[in-house]
Amino acid sequence: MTTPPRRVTQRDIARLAGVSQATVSLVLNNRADAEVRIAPETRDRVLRVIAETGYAADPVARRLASRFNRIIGVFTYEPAFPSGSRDFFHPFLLGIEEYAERVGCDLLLFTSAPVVDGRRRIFHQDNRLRLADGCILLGREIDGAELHRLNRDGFPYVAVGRRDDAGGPVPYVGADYATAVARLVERALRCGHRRLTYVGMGMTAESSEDRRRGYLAAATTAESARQVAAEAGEADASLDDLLADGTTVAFVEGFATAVALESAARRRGLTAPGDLSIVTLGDPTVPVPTDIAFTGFRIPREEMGRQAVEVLTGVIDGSAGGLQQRLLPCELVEGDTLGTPDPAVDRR
Amino acid sequence: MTTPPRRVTQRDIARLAGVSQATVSLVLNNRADAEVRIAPETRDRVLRVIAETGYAADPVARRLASRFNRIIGVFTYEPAFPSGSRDFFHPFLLGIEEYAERVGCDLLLFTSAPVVDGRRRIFHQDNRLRLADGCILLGREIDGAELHRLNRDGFPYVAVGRRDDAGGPVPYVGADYATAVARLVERALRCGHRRLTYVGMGMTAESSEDRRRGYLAAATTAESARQVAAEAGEADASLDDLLADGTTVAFVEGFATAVALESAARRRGLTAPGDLSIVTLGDPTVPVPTDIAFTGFRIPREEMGRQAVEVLTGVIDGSAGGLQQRLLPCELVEGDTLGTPDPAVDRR
DNA sequence: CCGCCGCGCTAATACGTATTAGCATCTATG
DNA sequence: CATAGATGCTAATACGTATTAGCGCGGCGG
Repeated sequence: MTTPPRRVTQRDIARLAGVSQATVSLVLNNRADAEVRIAPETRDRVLRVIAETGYAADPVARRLASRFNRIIGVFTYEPAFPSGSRDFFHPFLLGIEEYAERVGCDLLLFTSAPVVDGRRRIFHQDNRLRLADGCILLGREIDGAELHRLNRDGFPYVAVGRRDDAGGPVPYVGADYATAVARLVERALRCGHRRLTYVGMGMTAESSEDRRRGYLAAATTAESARQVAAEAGEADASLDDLLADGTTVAFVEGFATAVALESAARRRGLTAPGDLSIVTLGDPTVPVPTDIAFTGFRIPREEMGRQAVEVLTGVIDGSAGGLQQRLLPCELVEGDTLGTPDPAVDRR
Repeated sequence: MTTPPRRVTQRDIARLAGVSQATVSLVLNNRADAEVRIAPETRDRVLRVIAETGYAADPVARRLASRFNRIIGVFTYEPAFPSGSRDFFHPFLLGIEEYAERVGCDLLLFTSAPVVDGRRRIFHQDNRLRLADGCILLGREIDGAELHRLNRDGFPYVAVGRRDDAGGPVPYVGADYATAVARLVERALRCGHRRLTYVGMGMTAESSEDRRRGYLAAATTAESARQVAAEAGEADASLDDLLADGTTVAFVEGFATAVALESAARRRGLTAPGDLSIVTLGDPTVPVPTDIAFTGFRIPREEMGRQAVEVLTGVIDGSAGGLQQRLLPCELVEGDTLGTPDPAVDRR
């Protein structure tokens, strides 16, 4: 294979147009300040040569000379596409792409980040972060130490999902889980439920924290508002526990767990919401086949992606004033699994 | 916001370790050629300072000096994520991401490319292509003129899907539609079918071309092997036409058309394959709900994505010898819609 | 004692663009 | 006609890393 023709540079343009490289740069950047002036005919000549040669500025060199690149980095703590996380990341990416296209930015997926201890690391030997003007962070749990470092380095970024401070406020676009869960709890209370159980996933992520907070804040008038942890695999034991407690409504963090719980109940001839109301606290993060329309809420993932780009562009160009933290409302889903508590159980 | 602390550079490391910047670079790159030697104690000292400062090489500067930045561009002629094309692009991206991760490359999605006349353009005013070392092209129909220009510029790229020459051979990783279709035709002939119809989509893309070629090549012993064009919307008219012709097996290019055809038949009390065998020629490109298991073949999309990256890396570093064109076999899907032709119809 | 060689490192330069100080040249003004 | 100011451009430099020619030094053979 013959060695490819060397790329066309500003120097080439300059030679062809009979000007200096600096002039080409000035023309390209439309510099018309009082400081810098280019005669119209010179400008035209340069532009003509540029058009003829199909010259395009090397974005890398541009970046080195400390200019913006119009590249937005996307860092996913798990692979972005593979089937497992597909349904989790996809809506975010959809929104991100849409808004990136709107503002004329390209998206750089950091697929090269090495996986250590089961998760990708932002910072590693050959850190490529700076290729982008800024970066969007996606993932259920984001390493606080890495957020610290981003803050320390002053690198523009935004997290998708609320994050606790990490050596300073973390810019984020999250979903308002606390309010959504609280609304659902209120609704259950209005239905007459008094014995509630929060079935968590035992995670420490902020998103879990927020749901629990909303639950506790709204459940104050309940007779009982306990919390347990459960996984989809232990649905039968969980169900035993719920029934023994006299729980009439379960708020289930994991969608898969809710599905398993409902199946377990049905296997025993029980129904939701007849014998036990089940409320889900978010869309499935892994594909779970089910025909049940669960009562719960929808996470505005796509919109979160869009707004993440919006916030990031603000952080990058510094036009964003103060705090860059947004919580978007979740739309409640009516569903069929929240009903009036069974009097027999209720009066126990 | 206070101005961020200046980045740590090799010069800083050099100063702290009492060596020159060049030495730092040499240590970092583990250069131990006969040409270049570093005393072990010097190396250790430099490495210690690097560890202490948390220094990370600026990938931008690195790329400027080395000409490679380990970035693979991904150009999709339609938006990559949106729902419409979701099921079409996703498997490709999955494979691409997997292999990119393996070879330690990042993925740059060219979302900034402007849409003109309903499709994105690679080449436009502020061309960003060169940020990547090379580029993967995705899309049903790829503009031949743009391929010409890529070839002329000597920019490394690879198309997903077979492409005709464009001012030179086009590197691609495609699916062997011709063989897959031919196999299905042979199978139909073995079942006793003699009157075949190819129901195309009226497209000029290479992928359509290949299917037709395979059809014609294998259908030589048929009594009749005609071609018609149809869309999902005109299923009833198409069905009329097929029945009037005495066709016993239809090879349907568009998955959605096949679904519509089957529905139309069922509405008339006809069945597939009882009254008409239906063979599909590829997976759905848009989501179409159906319970029917159509006879046809599966396009190895994920594997195409993987191999596209593999071929591209070869093209980029020039290690790839000659022609970079691969056709991957499609797996035939047994399905339920190809059967023995109805004797009543057959003998007409 | 000289020359040579191998070792360990550095100085210089390249990569392509953006920016800035300042040099010619021309025009207007006193 | 001298001078100030405006105009149009260029030379020089910075950005941070990679590469290469070559320098100084010590040891060794002659």
